[in-house]
Parts: sequence; C-alpha cells; structure tokens
Amino acid sequence: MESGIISVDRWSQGSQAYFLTHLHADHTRGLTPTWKWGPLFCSRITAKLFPLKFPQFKLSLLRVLDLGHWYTLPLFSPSSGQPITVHVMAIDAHHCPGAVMYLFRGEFGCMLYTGDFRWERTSRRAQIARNMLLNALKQEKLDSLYLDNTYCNPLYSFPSREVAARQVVNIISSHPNHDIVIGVDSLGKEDLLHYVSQVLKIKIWVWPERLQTMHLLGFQDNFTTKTSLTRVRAIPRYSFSIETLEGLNMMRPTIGIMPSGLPWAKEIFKGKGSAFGPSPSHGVTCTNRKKPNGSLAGGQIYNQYIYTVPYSEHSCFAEIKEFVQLLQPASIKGIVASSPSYVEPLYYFGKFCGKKQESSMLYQKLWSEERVERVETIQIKSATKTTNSNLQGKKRRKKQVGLLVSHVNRVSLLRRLRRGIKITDTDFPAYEDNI
DNA sequence: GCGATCAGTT
DNA sequence: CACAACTGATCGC
Repeated sequence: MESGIISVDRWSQGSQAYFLTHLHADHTRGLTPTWKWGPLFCSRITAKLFPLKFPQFKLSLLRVLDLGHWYTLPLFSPSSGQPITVHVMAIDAHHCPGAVMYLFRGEFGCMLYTGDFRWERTSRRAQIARNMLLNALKQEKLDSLYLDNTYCNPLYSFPSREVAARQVVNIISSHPNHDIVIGVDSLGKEDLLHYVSQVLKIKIWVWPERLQTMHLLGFQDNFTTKTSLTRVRAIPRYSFSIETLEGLNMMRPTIGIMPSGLPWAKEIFKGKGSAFGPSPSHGVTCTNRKKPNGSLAGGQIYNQYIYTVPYSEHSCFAEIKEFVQLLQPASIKGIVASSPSYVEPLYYFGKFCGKKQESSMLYQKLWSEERVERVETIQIKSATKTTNSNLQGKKRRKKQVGLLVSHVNRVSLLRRLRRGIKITDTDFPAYEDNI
C-alpha cells in the first residue's frame, strides 16, 4: 500500500532503510525470520538480543548504530532518482534494554522518533540522553516529533523507577516468610529485578529463556533457574493471575507483585499500616496523587495476594510534558493511538509548539484517515490506529455471533495501522554498509 | 509447515 | 474500566 524511503518499526516492503527502536513484540510485528526488505538499523544491544528473538533471521541485514553518533545514509529519491542524504543518530530511550530513539536529519527537516521511552529527570541515563539530544540539535529546531504518548494524559502520574523499585523491596522484606512472584515480560524491568537481587542479597528465579536474555545483557550472577535457591521468582506476566496466586498459595504462602504504570487496583487500599512501610518519596519525578477512582499512585494491594507497584518503562505525563517543552517541536504526532481515551498530544502541548493549533480538528483529520503531511519533497505518513475501530470491533464481535462478516475486512485493515512510520515512495538503492 | 491475522488475557 | 505486551487458535496457502 504505502511505501517510504525509511521506515521505523514498520516492516513492509518498499523502503530503503528500516529502523527498529526495540524488541517488544508490538514493534516487531511483520518482522519474520524470512524478512529481507533491506538493511535493518538498531542499537548494539538490540542486535545482540536479536538472534534470541529471531533465530533464523539473516543477521547480515543488521546494521548497528552506536549511541550519540551521526550516521549518513546515501538514499535516492524515488521520483527523480537523485541522491538523497539522510543523517541519523540513535539515542538511549531508557525503555527496555536496547531501546533507542532516532533523530533524523534530511531534506524533510529534523525529526525525532522516540519509540517507547522513559524520560526520568533524576536518572543519570536520561541526563546523558538529554545532553546527546541537545548537542545533536545544537540550535536547530525540531520540525517533527513522533512521540510515545502511551501515558499522555494528566491522569497518569507515577514516581521514578528508583522509587517504585524501593517499594518492591519493601513489600518483599515485609513478607519474610512468603514466596514472591513478580510479573514481567520477555524483555524489560531487568534493572528492577537486579536492584531487588542486590539489595536483598538474594538470587531471582527466571524461566530458562529469560536467563539467556539476562546473561546476554551481562547479568551473570543474580539470576537462576533453580527454584530451590530462592523464594523470589520473576514469572511471565501472562501467567500472572489471581488463579495462579491462589494455586501457589495452596502449596506455600505466596504474594504476587505486578509492576505496571497503570492503576491496576480495583480495591482501594485504605491508608493504615502500609504493608511495605513508609513510602520513600524523595526524588520522585512525578508526584503521587489521588486517582479519580480513589487509589493512590503508590504500591497498593490489588487483592489478598497481589500488590501493584507503579514501575513503568514509559514516561508519565509530567515527563512527556517536560520532554516536549524542552524540544518545542513544530509538530507532534503520537505513535500510540489505541486507547479509547486517546488524546492528541497537541491538545496538551500545542502551546509549546510554534503554532497554537486547533488541535481537535487536526486530531480528527489525523486519525480519521491516513493523513499525509507534506514537508518539502518528503511525505510523512502517520500510522496510528483509530480509537473507534477498536471499540466498534469489540461491540460488533459481541453482537455478531454468526451473521455479518462483511465489516471484518475494514476492521482488520484499520488494525494494520498501528505503530511506526514510513517516509515517501522509493526504489531500492545499493547499500553501503555502516558496520 | 509457515506467515498473517484474530481472539483473548493480565 | 483503562495499557502494553504477550500467547495460542485459526485461516489461507
């Protein structure tokens, strides 16, 4: 359908260069072991983890970009055949291991694609990334920003990961005779687990594939696959449920800890003797605040066995705001648009961008069709999924029961428009290996 | 068997 | 109810 000179986190044929921000499944959809459409640029850590995730993948397609360096890509204009130069720099996104943002400079101007990212003011790594970004930009203005808007709503307020990690430690140490299970994905939250392991001087059990990942990432001693060595286990999030915890508790007293940026809790934890002691609130990036549902944005009891802790690898609203304020891009597009409560980032941040936009109308246009924005000779396509398709899809599914199949094509079509971007039509140039 | 997509889960 | 991220079933070839 569409094709472009470069693609970020999108994998259909037709681009001249492909960029992967990180290895989470929702960014690699379309990448298969047999994928072959061009050189794939990623960070060194992502490249290292790549074979684990895609065992059959042709590694000769990978190009490593080291952080903080400008790389030059010799590309060609699809229409004129003229050479086009695109510069790119990878910058630490402080999301999961290997996650980077990409800063592009070309005839289309200066563009930053954040991928998923966390922008903690208190974190040393985020400060380095910040300097890298500002040095790269110098006095140049950012023309467009593709933003991780996952929690782009003032409702989402949570503390730094450091603070949340301390909460996890407190929960564990206040249950000295319990087994502990922590729900994690296949990649991400390693720093949390490592911190818990260090502070409590205890190994953490992980499943075998996860141990491989840990070893590749350089965590050699803190993790094990032997259950007998520890009472703390990290388990896949999809197997973390109330039933799981109930089952475990028939064997041994066990509590579950779910680190998540979302207020998971249904039951309101009413103050008193917090099970994990005084909440350390120094150095928080975002203030704890009452949620509309009355729950606190701190570790809390979800049910008899389960605690939730606001440990997030996405930026909270205050951090997103700070980021946009720092960069003041001429235009912003959210890269996540699946939530029914999605709000176009310009609604909040329009005042930081040159133009005071009529955000709601722009927003309508943005997601009601694949809006194509022309910037000089280059077209940028925003590939966000509509809110409505999601809701309607669900409703219809319930009603449907047997009849009506015709809408399915439309819905699945909309589903395809998820994350990632492509820039402009093109042919296929010869490639100079960058590494 | 393989890739793409859908359904469903926390 | 929300999310991001994931698994497993099913479809088409």
